[in-house]
Amino acid sequence: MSTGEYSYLKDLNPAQHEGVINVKGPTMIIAGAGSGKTRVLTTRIAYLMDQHNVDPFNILSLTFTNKASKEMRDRIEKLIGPEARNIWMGTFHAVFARILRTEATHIGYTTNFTIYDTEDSKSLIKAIVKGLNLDDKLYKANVVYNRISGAKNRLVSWKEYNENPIYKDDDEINGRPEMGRIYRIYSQRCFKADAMDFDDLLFNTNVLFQEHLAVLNKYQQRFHYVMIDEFQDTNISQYMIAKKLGAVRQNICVVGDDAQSIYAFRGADIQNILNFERDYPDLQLIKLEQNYRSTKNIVQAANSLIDKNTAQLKKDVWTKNESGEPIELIKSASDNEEGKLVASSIFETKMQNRALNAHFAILYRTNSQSRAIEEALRRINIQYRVIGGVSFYQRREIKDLIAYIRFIINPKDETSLRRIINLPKRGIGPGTVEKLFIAAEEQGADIWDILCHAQELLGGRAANQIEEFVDLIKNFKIAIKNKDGYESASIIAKNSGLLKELYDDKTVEGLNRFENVQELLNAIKEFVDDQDREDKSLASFLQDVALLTDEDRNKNHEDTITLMTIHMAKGLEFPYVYIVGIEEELFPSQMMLSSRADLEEERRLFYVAITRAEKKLHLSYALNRYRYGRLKNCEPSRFLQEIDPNLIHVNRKFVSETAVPSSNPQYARNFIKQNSNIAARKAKKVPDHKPSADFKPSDVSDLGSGMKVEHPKFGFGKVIDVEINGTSKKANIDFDVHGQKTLLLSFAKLRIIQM
DNA sequence: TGAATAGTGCTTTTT
DNA sequence: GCACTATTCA
Repeated sequence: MSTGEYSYLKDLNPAQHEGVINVKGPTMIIAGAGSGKTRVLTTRIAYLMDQHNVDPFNILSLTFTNKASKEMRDRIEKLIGPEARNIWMGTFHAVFARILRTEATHIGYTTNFTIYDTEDSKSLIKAIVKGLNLDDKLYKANVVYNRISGAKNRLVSWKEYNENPIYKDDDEINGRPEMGRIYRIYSQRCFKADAMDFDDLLFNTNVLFQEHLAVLNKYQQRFHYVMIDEFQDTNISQYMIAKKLGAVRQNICVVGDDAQSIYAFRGADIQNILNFERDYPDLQLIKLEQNYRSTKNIVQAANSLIDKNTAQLKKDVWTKNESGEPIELIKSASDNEEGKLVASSIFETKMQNRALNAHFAILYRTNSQSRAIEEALRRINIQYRVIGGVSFYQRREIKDLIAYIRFIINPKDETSLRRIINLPKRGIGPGTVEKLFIAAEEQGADIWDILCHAQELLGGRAANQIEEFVDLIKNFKIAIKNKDGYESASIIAKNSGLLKELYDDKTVEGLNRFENVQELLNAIKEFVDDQDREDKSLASFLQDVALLTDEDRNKNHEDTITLMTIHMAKGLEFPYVYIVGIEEELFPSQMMLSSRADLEEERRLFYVAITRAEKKLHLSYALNRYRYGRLKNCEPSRFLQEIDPNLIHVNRKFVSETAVPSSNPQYARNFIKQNSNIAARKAKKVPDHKPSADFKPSDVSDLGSGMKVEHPKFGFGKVIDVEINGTSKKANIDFDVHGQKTLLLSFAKLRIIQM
């Protein structure tokens, strides 16, 4: 499949060329933002196969996100054709989950082990904390989870954790002396449930390679070349795996940018870059410093900012691109006004440059910031989409059905059982469930065996309900054995009662949920119909689904602008970028102000945001913003002052005229209105209205704004507007005493007093 | 036991 | 401001 003249090498600059052709031995490529990193990696792999005749099965390429791995695979496929599909390419988690599947029995798991996502892990932790009678305010699932996760990412097992006084002391100082115990029980319960959480996938791979050298050797022989993308985001656990795999041939190539390390909170360790230099003193170090993405102004702005960080590798990012327009600063009085100003600036930019919506991105620090922006965009009719939030596979109804399937396949799976045993409601309360788990504990039996013998343990109606549940599950097991994945999943959805419950729920959300379940069933059908797939069982579907979080499901290619957090934007680029909410305590986040390391991570995050922009960058902050439902004063972020001021232009047109709060009547009016709303809500003790003697609900099908109405509980009020959403009709009514309410007209009893 | 309501706490980011 | 939890009531 030789291309003869290696045409794909021609357009590389010297540093990129080096990165591609130096395929032997340890290599570290430090790649500045927009320097063609992915291009080097994909070309390198193509080159390996094309010029060195390396079998794709011998190449391991590890990425951080599903999206990155998909993009890389597509690009390699474009270079060298369908052979690219045989490369071992994927996220750390996906690749090693796959390996663990085949090797699980070595470390005491079955090949059908369940993968717990964060939510599953946290609900197990909650159950444990409750079972130990500990204060769940102190041992919050989040805190405990992060602690355990942090330990696993540093390869500290629960045993070591409990033996090493460092951890115990630390936990005691923090007032959580039982942490080690929780870690132990959590690990044991996961093991007993034949389940691994995300961190276990890496931790257990380390255990596997550590304790079973024959297995390690097998994979060392398999992977002749190991490549790691976004190396700055790897944690110690991940690095150790890669190091072990590459130990024999040492053809290990890592690509990263220390300036874009933004996942330290998750255990990523920039230290790995230094470790790599220490572990491979004879490494080739290649720096990609030419930026092809952005204008000079943007590159310089980013450089001037990141320069303020002390912990960084020396690097000089430059570009041949034109200077471009200055960076534009937008100030607003409030978050709502910020939305308006950003929206109208986008409108104007679109007009001036004949740009598409798809050329724009609005980036923010936290998801909650999207709301004000969305409202403003909707008002001037700009199509947008919000990336992030709850992904499809995290939705309640989806997880419910998946929990059924999981438990049918893995009857040890405690967390899934807890989720479904009383879903839909079948009269098995938490008391009964606890009894069963205690019985399992006492008898040392599996929970499934306990369920099967519920009569002997409980008697009475609870036992009958459980028996019914057990029969249900048994029938599902038979279905799975005899029918294909799609058919059995449909049977489960139907006979469990999940579908019926959603079908009976006629609200908009209920309808949505029903459709989501149908969509899941469709996905299973697609999976089953896939010609290329060998294993079409539901078990195999579950394995795929567990690590699917990315929205590969973005099928609509409509022309929309994109709203997302900066974290989600990493690796992407847009001609026009708006970074909003650049205020102290929001960006940098107030939680990151306590240490230099944290603050520097925030600065890197800002660096990532700036370097997403190709043509023009807009920065925005507001002087007041709703936080926790209250209006709060904000100060512009310190990061704004850290950018070279010569590059920034404050556009007079878009500087809010109301930027000085006290001097502006409109602002004051808004402020008072907003605060009085809060006050109204605070003053809870408003007595309920006594309906007029002749109160009789009117026909509200013609209800419209401006009408005066009476509500039996809320009293008199005026209709602000009526909103029709599918089949449901909602009215916004401002009541004299009770303030503003949104009522569903199908339920609300309203008497129309005045049209 | 279940549904409705009041109360609380939280928002950083994701495989 | 919202989502989740605890409490109350039926």
